[in-house]
Amino acid sequence: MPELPEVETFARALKPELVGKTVLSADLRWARTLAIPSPIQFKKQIVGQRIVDVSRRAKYLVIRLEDYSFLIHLRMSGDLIIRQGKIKPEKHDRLLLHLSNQNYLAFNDTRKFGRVWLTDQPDEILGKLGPEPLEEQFTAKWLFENLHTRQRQLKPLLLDQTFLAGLGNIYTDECLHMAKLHPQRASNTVSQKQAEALREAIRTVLAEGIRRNGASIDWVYRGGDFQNYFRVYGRDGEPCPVCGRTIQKLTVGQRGTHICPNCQHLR
DNA sequence: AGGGTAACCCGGACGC
DNA sequence: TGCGTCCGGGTTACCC
Repeated sequence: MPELPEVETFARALKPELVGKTVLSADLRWARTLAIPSPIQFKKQIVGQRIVDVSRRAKYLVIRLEDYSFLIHLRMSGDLIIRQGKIKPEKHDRLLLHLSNQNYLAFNDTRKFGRVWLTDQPDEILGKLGPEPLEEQFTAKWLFENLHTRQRQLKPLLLDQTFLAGLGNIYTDECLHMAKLHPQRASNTVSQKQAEALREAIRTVLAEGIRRNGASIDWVYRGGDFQNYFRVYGRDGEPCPVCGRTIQKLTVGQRGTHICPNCQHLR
């Protein structure tokens, strides 16, 4: 479930814990399900490397080492935890990095969907991504023009990380509701004004998510409280916070989708 | 090109 | 209580 705001929260919290520390050892579990060609080579490369920076690109956590970039994608159930003292693997731990300050970073992932990469060519992975919605290049003009270069349903297009990077199922529903656009609206029929509203909604919702340290759903991500401020996601059967009509749940592109049928009508 | 489907995985919810 | 079934989350592969 980590989307852009949750990964941003991880990056901000982990940066002071990791920067300047050296990786002393690496313990891999279920390595087959990571994106690592060879555990032996991975260890050889990462051990001895000093952590230079921690940042986020889309939903990837980017840990920059002296000679490599270590990328982590948490997918749905991934979690990153700093633990202290001797390494004690817990259930669902998949990767443990022992650090030079005696702490260790644990990548815990119940559903084993998460992936990590260790590469000196991070652009091979990150280069395919669309723009960052919170950066300046994501303008209403860019959005309007690019919505019109294709004809796709809005929601699947917004979820396409090569189009725009960072939105997942939850934030997309929130954004479309705020912009009063139906998730199945054809992208090339969106007006200039609507593109402006959508751009504002995306930035507003993501910024609010970050301000609240992300949304904690189920047991998979803890720390944020944005889930208490959802407008439509998970609220089917409840009244729309804008107009009071009952929120409906439908399926769009095989994804559970929440809309207000009054605020977001098709056509 | 865009859409639909399946696969990956497993804890929790739900039905009986 | 126990067991079986379904769901969901992000992404990719594959097919029509």
